[in-house]
Amino acid sequence: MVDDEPDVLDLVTYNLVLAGFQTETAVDGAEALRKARSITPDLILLDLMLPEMDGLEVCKLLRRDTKTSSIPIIMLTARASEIDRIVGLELGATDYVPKPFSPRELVLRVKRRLEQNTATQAKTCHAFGPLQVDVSRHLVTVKNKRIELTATEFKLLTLLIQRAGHVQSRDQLLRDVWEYETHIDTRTVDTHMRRLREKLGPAARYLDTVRGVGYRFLAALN
Amino acid sequence: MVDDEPDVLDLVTYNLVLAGFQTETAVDGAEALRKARSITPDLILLDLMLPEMDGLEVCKLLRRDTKTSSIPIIMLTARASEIDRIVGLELGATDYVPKPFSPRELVLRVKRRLEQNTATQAKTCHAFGPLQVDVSRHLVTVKNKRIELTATEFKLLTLLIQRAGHVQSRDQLLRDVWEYETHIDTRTVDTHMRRLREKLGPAARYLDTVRGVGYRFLAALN
DNA sequence: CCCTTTTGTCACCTATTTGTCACGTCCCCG
DNA sequence: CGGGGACGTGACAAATAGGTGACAAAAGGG
Repeated sequence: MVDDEPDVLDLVTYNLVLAGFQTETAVDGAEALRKARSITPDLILLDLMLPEMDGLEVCKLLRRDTKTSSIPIIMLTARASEIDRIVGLELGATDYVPKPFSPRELVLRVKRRLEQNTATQAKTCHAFGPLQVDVSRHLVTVKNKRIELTATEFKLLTLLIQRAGHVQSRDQLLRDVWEYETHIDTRTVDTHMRRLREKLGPAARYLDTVRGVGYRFLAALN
Repeated sequence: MVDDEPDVLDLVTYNLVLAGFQTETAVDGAEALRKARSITPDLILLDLMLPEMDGLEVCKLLRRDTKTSSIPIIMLTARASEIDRIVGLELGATDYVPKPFSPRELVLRVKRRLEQNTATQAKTCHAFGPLQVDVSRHLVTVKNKRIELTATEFKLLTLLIQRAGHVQSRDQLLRDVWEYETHIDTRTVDTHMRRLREKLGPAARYLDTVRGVGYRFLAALN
């Protein structure tokens, strides 16, 4: 978050932190550039009006450096006419928010932008022999035949795949798949593993039981 | 490519053609305007210094005509100070390249601009079997019969189509279709899906429910 | 200002999903 | 070789998600 007015800075960071985001601040362009290079944030909130070096200039410089060039930038600006100017210049800002903005709206925009980013960036397609898993399409095939999985089964499978090779204890799986519904019996995991195995058929060999510890996904079969 | 110096014209067109671009030329503003209207190119390279009518004037006129107003324009200019002038006048040039420029750099800019364009403009006309959707005309037909959709329904449909195949959670849909009105019940999405399905009739089979996750548009039916 | 259309919510219902339990089986260990 | 714990399995009841009809609030349009 880059702004020269402490009030705005406080308001925004307060709301961002409340929403669960880690936040760093800068009060002028030079500081912004320095920090951006050193910590490479996931997103930059940039006020257009800054002392000495204005937001557009900062934006341009951020885009020039390969280290910071792909970081999404959300511009904050006071007047609609300025937005037109930014848009016309296409300096690489990803989004623009006119002042005054509601903190809630800003947080939502930040959230959306970050999700879009991870959604497009993250690898969503996995293939292991006859087994193919496309996370964002929510699609699983074995030998090119579509397999219908329920939401929980799908989540369980993708989580194991994401941590392929690493054994996951039942408690870990409950935490990560079921999300803090810790009152659930650990044997529930077993049942879901069974259902997964049934549905996956021949591809079930990738699901490995480690007795006394938990389960894991075997990316490479021996 | 608009320039009054044959040497520059040749150099640039040679390099553009080499890079695989179709190229037309004009030596003055009047010719540029005429050709632009008749062939509506994907991009215009415009020299600032032209006989009689200068580049800025051409730029302004291109922007005034709806037929040419959305064509990206890259301005070529001799002096840095002139760039400031262009920026200051906000004439709608999309980019500016100072002379002298390396042909390679110019080609790269052209390439980048065209890519950005196709990326952002995207396809506005979609057809899936009996279902046809024209986003920019706000028109939906099933079996060549026009279907009347409300604004929200249309937005929902086009969003799903744009991300065809990828499952969208109710929250995502609320964010992207309803835009920041998070106080809305997620079940609202279900209701709108129902209405969409009713109206689409036979084409409703493209709208797929993924239980426990959300909805998606099936581009390819099995 | 009134009428129509659109939009968000609610309650009900059903099919599916899901958590649990009891029992069987296998493996590890002494 | 036998016991005990860990895991697989079948069945089942409870919970849940999503479809559906109805309705009132909100938005538009004349």
